[in-house]
This record gives sequence, C-alpha cells and structure tokens, in this order.
Amino acid sequence: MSHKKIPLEDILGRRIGLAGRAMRDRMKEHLATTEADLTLEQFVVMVNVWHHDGMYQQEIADFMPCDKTTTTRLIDALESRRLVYREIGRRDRRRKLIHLTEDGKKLCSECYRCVLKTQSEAVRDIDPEHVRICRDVLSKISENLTE
Amino acid sequence: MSHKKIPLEDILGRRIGLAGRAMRDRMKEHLATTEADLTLEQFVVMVNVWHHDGMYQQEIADFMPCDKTTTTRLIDALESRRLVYREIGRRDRRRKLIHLTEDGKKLCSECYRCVLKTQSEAVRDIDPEHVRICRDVLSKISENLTE
DNA sequence: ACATAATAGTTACATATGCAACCGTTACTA
DNA sequence: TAGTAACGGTTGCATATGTAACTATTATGT
Repeated sequence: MSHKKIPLEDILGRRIGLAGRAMRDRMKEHLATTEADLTLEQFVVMVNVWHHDGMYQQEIADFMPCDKTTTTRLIDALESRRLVYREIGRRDRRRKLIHLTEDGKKLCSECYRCVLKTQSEAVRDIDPEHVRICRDVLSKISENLTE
Repeated sequence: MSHKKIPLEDILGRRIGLAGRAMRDRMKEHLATTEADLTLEQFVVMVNVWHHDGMYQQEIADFMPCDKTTTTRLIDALESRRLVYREIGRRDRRRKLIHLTEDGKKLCSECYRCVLKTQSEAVRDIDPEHVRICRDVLSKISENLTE
C-alpha cells in the first residue's frame, strides 16, 4: 500500500531541509557579527571565487547552484562595493571572469572563520566517523537524483 | 590558523544544501506528474495537516518551518480550492484550526506516493544503516544549532 | 477586575529569485 | 564561408517569502 503514512520525522527530505536551514541561519548570524555587511549569498559567491579565481558567472551559477540572473545581481552588488571585478574573457568574450579585489580577499578571509565556526558548532558531540558517513550519503543522494 | 581554506566539497552546509535541493527538485518533478496542480509548499502544508488534523497556522509555520504569513497565503490558496478549511478555535478564538476536506484527503493520499518515490530514489544503492546514521547526524545537527 | 503584555492571523511593503526575451559572441555545419 | 544553433550575460516580469504594522483575542500581574 503506497499510501501508508510514515512519521513526518522519518521523511528524509524534511530532515535534510531542517538541518540545512539551521546551518544557513547560524551562518547568517555569524556573518552578521562581522563588519562585512554581506548577505550569505554574496559571501558564497566570494568564497567560490576565492577558491577558483576567474570563474565566470554561469560557472558560479551552476556551482551555487542558482540561476545566472541571480549571480548577475549578486556580482553587481559586490562589484559596486569594489569587492570583486569583472574581466571580459580574452579567449571567449562572452564570458565575464570574476576576481576578488584586495579588499575582497581580505574580507573573504575574515568571514571564512564563520564557515569553520558554523561547521564545528554543527557537528559538536557527533562521532567524526558518523559525520563522514553522513557526508558520503548526502553526496550519493545528490548523485542519485542528478542524472 | 582559522583562515585556512577547506575544499568546497568538504563544507558540510554545502553538501546538505545540495542534497536538499536535489530532493526538492525531484519531489517537484513527481508532483508535476500528478493531476494535483499543487506547489511543493502547498503540499507540505497538506501533509502536515494530514498527519496532525486541526493544527493551527502558527503551528504549521513552526513545523515547516516558515513565517506565519506564508502559511496564511498557502492556506488561502488551498482553501479557495476547497482542499482545506479553517475552523475558529473554540478554546482560543485567535487560532484557526486547519482541516482537510474529503477532496483534500484524497488528493493528499494520492500525492503521498511522490514522497515515498522520491525517498526511495534518493537512497538507492546506499547502505540502509548508513542512511540511518545520516538521519541521526542531521537530527543532531539541527539540535546543536537550535538552542 | 483592570491594565498591560503576549499571541494568532492578516495585509502592505521590500527583497530575492527564477523564467522569458533579448543582445552580443562563439561554435557548428553544410 | 555563410548561416544557424548554442552560449553567456542582462533586463523585465511574475512569484515567493520575510519584516513591520495592525486588529482581535487571550494571558499575566498588581
């Protein structure tokens, strides 16, 4: 009987959604304590570029993931604050390669501690081996659902 | 050194976010194949009420979780389609208790297979014991971050 | 009992995001 | 090489959601 109810607590999508929201909310709290005045989404863009300098906007969108229009607007905001800048691709002039400015690098580096703090708070008192298994399961779920 | 970069793939919040989005997207696809014409959020409200008849709107908001304004609007939409109805609380006239109509129950029951299908697709080829551990870790993370 | 605080729901407003349409550039193909 | 398709980015529009302000109702405290 496929209509059988399972306890709400057992719905995996719900568990993932709740944990994800909790981590996002905590991360936003930590970000708010800094002087950066960055939204979480703006910060994520910066972290991506910090790890992979010169990503172009569509790449960033695919990686977030979000729509490319969203990255356009996030980067507009960051560029107006001189935290990133656009460079027209030399090999492909359609692409706009994103780079951190010096200010951007400094700010990103400072805010990065929020990532580490959030992460360590999240996994407090959890067996690291279990955390590793959880991460692998989550990866496999993403893989299973993304043909 | 707290500024050390860790690989993006290792950021737990990212892993959780990606898996959560994948499950949401797949769930939406399944919902779209039904005749229900429900958004995922509308469906979640119905499932909550299906499990706990007579929840009031703030309870539903806390459980989703989302703001109570969002539940107001979701329930407006569902009520206009005669899938749920509001009842003024007898003990507390501020509360509006939400119930499924007969049509609502039928539709919810039919759509519920989407939940089970999404879940089984997500965990395909994953050791059930690992899935259980993952679920527990996610619960503990939520607990750790929600004082 | 009465005044104040807290709660539940609604509406107006601001913000964030995705989709569709568009322009410019590059890749493909006949 | 010419013509078409695909891609990257931007803008306008529609939608979804949260915050603040408000009303009605209930709880609290003196």
